[in-house]
Amino acid sequence: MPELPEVETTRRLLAPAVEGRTMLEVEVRHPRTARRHLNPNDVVDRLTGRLVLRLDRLGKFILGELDSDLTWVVHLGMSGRFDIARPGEAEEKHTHFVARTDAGAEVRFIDPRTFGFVAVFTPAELASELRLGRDALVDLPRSPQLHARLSGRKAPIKSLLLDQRLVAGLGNIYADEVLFRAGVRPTRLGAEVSPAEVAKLRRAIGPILKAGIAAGGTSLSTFGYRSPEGRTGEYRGRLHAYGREGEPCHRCGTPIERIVIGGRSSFYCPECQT
DNA sequence: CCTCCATCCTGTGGGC
DNA sequence: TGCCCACAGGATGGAG
Repeated sequence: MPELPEVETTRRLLAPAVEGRTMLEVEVRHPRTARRHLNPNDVVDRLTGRLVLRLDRLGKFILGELDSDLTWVVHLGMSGRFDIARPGEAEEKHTHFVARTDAGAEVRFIDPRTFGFVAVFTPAELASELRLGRDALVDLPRSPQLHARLSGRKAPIKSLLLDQRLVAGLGNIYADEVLFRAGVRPTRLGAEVSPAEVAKLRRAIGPILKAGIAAGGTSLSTFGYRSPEGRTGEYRGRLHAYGREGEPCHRCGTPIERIVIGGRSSFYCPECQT
């Protein structure tokens, strides 16, 4: 569910509740939420009593720098979100992780599908567990470098954009939007994308992600993404490709088509994207 | 290393 | 109204 803009929206709203705060009474309520650890108790043991110095983001991962050598790591998966509440306030279903801070707030992680996780990693674990390319928003490689990484690749460009080792942060919605803006068809093989097209793709990424963040992310339904304030994102109304099968292309009027690539729905304009 | 595919879950919405 | 099915914003590990 959440891609870079939703994760960044979450990070920005969560930061004031945790930065400079000490984590007390940490609870992991669902074993799957701590599954990145051999021993799920590691999350509680390593986080309890720790001060969160800073909340960062790399791709779709939220990274909390602690006052130990460890890093608090959260991935929202498909359905994860945070809620900042007061102790005793009614709890949402599927609350799988709770940490009370020294400010008296309760940071709650809610994740119905349990594809998300919470971890606390050593530097070595961080390096081995998170195999990520550079961040799509703040650290995007130059296009010659991207072109070099695509050369020889036989996979469709859509799948490559989703590969977090190439560039970290794009997901199914924003990858389709980037391809639309660049005029590149999602089925094109990586090796067949010209340097000029790679440059167009690269130039599309920043503005789209920034617009997504400015809109507070994309919520596909009222049950989709919600920020820590409980708000849905407004970017859905600005989508040009994703979810618009049969609707007229905003640029040329041709109906948007839907195909499946690598098991993921992909939407594109058969006229504008070649 | 690369590519493809199944898998982990719960909830929703559409069709009948 | 209920039932069944397809589908959903992701990442990973194994097979070939």
